[in-house]
Amino acid sequence: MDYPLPLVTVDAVLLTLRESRLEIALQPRDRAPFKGAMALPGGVVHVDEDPSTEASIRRVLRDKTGFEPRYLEQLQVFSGPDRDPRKWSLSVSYVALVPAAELEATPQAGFQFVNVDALPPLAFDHADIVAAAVARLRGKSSYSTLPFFLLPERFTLTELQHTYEAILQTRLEKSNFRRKMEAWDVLQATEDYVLGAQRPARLYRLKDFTLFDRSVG
Amino acid sequence: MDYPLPLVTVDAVLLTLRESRLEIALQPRDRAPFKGAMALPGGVVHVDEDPSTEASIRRVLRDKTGFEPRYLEQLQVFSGPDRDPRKWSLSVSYVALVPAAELEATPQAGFQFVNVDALPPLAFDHADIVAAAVARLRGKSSYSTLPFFLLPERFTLTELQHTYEAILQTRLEKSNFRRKMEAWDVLQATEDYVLGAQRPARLYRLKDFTLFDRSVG
DNA sequence: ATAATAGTGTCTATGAGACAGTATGCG
DNA sequence: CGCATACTGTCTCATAGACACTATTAT
Repeated sequence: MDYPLPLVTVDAVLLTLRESRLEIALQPRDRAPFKGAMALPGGVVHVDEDPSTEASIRRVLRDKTGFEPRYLEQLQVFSGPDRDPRKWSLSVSYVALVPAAELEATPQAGFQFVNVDALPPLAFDHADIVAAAVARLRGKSSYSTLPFFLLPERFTLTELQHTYEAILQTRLEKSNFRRKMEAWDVLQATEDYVLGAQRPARLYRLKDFTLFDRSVG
Repeated sequence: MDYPLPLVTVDAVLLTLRESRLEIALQPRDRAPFKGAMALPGGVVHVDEDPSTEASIRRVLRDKTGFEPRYLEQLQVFSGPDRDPRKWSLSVSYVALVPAAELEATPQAGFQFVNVDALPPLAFDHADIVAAAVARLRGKSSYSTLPFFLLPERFTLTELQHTYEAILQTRLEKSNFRRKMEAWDVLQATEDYVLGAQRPARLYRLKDFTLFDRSVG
């Protein structure tokens, strides 16, 4: 009646946007299996200290990268006898979104960011996890405020539009985009402007700091 | 470096629609903890025979209820030190949809179906799991063919509309509903009709047998 | 003034909701 | 025939896309 227990790990697809390209954090593995191959940041659940698997992935990200993602969502469980050659294993995967500016201000011990469209071979089934995470982000972005979490806290409407365009891989029309944001009622105007080469652009922030999901409302 | 492993279980929220009410399958627990309390059908992952947690939940449903759900979707992981009083545990939860007619043709050993709006106290954190499953079903139904899987393989358009109405908890307008299904292009007309009290209604089936998800297309 | 980017106004096509109408069976 | 249910046609309004326009800065 007692069965051997699976190995339980957590893995994060840590996404950011740099120069209009989606990139993920990868780390070379320093031990077998898949020693030397690139892998997602992840680790084993510590049952003596983690109150949940979400706490586990937050601990792993904190220890390995030094910060807390502003957006973190459970993605999906990947499991089976063969994904880890040592034993039957189960990975609870997460999607984390981080503004590029925040990443560059943080020491990244051994991490590197790679374009999701040009991934090297990955350890375990991490390529499947990345594919699922990117599909989730792209699928949800057209009707939610997910892309906001790839921007700094304050941003211009043009920056926001470029972020949506990069994720959705399409061109959007400026005035229609602004009208849509107006209808969603998710923007909070600040009193500050970005002084640039031309007319200054107003800075906005996400109202209420919450995720707006049009499929629910 | 080695940590004790969590207990890994799978649980299913098996949903059906009877008399326009959403109901779930519950089973009284025959052992501690929560002996006597109602609980979701579930069990422990068998690493020696299950190729994945999805296979685990299919095995559990087959053994405990005798059939295979036409629709099965991974819901979410629930985890923590306190949800099972014995030890740190992790449950991979699933949503399963089954037509009521199919259920009634199957011997249900010890199961009973309960209206989701009038649940008894449930074991573990199963009330949370049910709430998440119902929210997922309701959220996805307005833009997908999920409700089709609560109907028999062949159905009339009126039956389909009533199913959507029951899940979405709203009244829909007949001709608009039909126009929407026409636009989705998910219906395959059969040559058969239901002879009833009045004008016979044509029977349809779901085209291609696949899930149509408007948020992706 | 000119270039460049920020921001607005408006026409039109498409799709959703409301509602009235027609079709076909039963008694 | 009349009634009940299946099914269709059409009007209107809200929303999304295309596109032209104005506003404000730097040089």
